[in-house]
Amino acid sequence: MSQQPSQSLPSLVALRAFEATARHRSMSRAAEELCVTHGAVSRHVKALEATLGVPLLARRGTATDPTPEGQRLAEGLTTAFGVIHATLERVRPGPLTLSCSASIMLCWLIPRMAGFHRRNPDVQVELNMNYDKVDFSRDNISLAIRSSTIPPPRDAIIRELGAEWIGPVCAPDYLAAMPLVTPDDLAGAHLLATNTRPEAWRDWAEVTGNGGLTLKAQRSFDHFYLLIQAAACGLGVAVVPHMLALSELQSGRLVAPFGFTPGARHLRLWISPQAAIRAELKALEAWLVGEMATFGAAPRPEARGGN
Amino acid sequence: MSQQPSQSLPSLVALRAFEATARHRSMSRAAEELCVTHGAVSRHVKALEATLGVPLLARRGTATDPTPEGQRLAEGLTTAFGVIHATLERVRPGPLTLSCSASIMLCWLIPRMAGFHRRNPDVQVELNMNYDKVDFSRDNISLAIRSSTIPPPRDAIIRELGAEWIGPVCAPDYLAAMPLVTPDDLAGAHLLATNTRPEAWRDWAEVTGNGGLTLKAQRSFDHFYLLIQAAACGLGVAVVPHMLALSELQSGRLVAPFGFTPGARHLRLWISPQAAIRAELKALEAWLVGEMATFGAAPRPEARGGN
DNA sequence: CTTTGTTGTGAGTTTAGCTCACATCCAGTG
DNA sequence: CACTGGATGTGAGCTAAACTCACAACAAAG
Repeated sequence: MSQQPSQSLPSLVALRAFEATARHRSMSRAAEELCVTHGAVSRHVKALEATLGVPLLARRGTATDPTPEGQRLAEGLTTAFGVIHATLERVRPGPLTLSCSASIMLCWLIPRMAGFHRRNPDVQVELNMNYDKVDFSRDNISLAIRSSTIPPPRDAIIRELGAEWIGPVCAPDYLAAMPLVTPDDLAGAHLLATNTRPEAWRDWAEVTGNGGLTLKAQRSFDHFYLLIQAAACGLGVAVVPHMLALSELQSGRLVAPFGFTPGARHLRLWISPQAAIRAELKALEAWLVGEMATFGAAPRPEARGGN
Repeated sequence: MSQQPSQSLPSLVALRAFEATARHRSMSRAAEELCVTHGAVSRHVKALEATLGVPLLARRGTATDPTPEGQRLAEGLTTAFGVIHATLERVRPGPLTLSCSASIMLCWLIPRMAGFHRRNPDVQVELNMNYDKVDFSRDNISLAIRSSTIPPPRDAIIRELGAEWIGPVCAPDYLAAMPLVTPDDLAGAHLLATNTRPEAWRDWAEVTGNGGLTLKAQRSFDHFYLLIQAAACGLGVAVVPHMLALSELQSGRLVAPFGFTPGARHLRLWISPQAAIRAELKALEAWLVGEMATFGAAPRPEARGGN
């Protein structure tokens, strides 16, 4: 409530530079702490002494000890910056939480996450394995990856990530034993699916213009990542999103005899309105969009043919 | 001693902007306090919310009240900036003190001082009327104007202000009654001097090449400003420094029948080494040097002839 | 005397922070 | 319901504070 206009108070940056200098008893080390050059600190201290009109550091030889005034000033400043620091800590919210399905997390997100952390070393991201609806005000979730088939909460900010490309995959050995040249050949194959998406084969038949075929899974698994493992082990043929099978396709553990086709589903980002202001979130969002565009829903050209 | 490197702490300027906003419950008023536009404050608050990841102000309609987090943050910041403020006050030294002779102060400095305060509204200057030696570590003096005839203290920083121009002056009426055409005419005049510089007439005779004349003051005064008043009242002719008689010459209360000549003395600034770092002192010093060059020791061309 | 570690500084560059001008939104009012 | 006044938000562009770089100065230690 007080705080008069105050003539010519020195720059806060300079005050911080001096505080660090006094604490370390060295401009060079202060500069290191503040991630600037020693020259920058030197100038700040000099400017501070000029506007204050008091020598703050006694330069005897190579030692830089604070003068009595400098000492008093430094103590006050250390206290003040400590208060600022503590206050900020209390206000700063927890890490970002990203929610997605177990399959996306295991097959797509986790293998790529290291790249994000390399580019943004100090953004913490917590992962939440969940594919239900989300209540941003109740659940502690900043960001969710969801299919367009799930209605988003009213307050969510939506960001489209593009269509999900789907296609049948199987082990190379399986394909050798059971040639799949036309979709009709699938009739004789052992068809696999997930419990979460039992209609996957029918959907694929429709989007590829084979609506006439009646393809029915003979066995199903709880998650796509199990399904993918099953297919890779030669248990049969599975329709899977391309993005989830990418690493198996690249390593040759899976092949895609009919390539991939844009499916009916789209992937979306649901963004919490509270978290939307966070700069870290923007970084994560941009990275997700970028990854999705590069290694995501749309198969890269060379993967198209079935690798 | 703690104070970790701290990732991405927000700019202190932004923190101050937010603190003022929360205190005034208005960005516009905060901007006014900080002498910036409301736009600047708006950006700072937004940036702070982004790096912190928490909404700090609840924008309902036209009212800007802090959110609970904003409130907590603002309280901490107010405390911290209060500590900084108080600490600075305790360290900040008193006003600059300028020492000079009574005559310089009354005849030259005080009439010009208003100009300095107009250009530097928030630099306080205390005046010290004294013409002795100075001990900067004992006397509380930042700056002294002294003649080159007085030896400066060892630690003083010296700044030359130029030669002192001297010349005989008297009232116009006096000159009419007692024409002074050549220096020889002074023999019949009533010669005045100061106690502090009894040899003024001899000095003037020497520097004007009239060393042969023996001019002796018949009456003397304690200070130049008394001497100048005496001459203006028609009591006789006085040798005075041009800078001290400027306003009387301009107003026509005094005339200088022989003009002015550079005397043997120079004026100097003695600068306290402790105060030398003060930015305010540099402003005062520059102003003094400038004034001295413009209206100072060297007479301006049109005043040369004796006005 | 050389080496090493420190701070000071002139010159030039980068960028945070600012202004300006206009957009937007809301409340109150005729 | 348009209109006016007072607040904040924002794109574009500018300025000055802050920074870097490279070199100088200087003290301490070998």
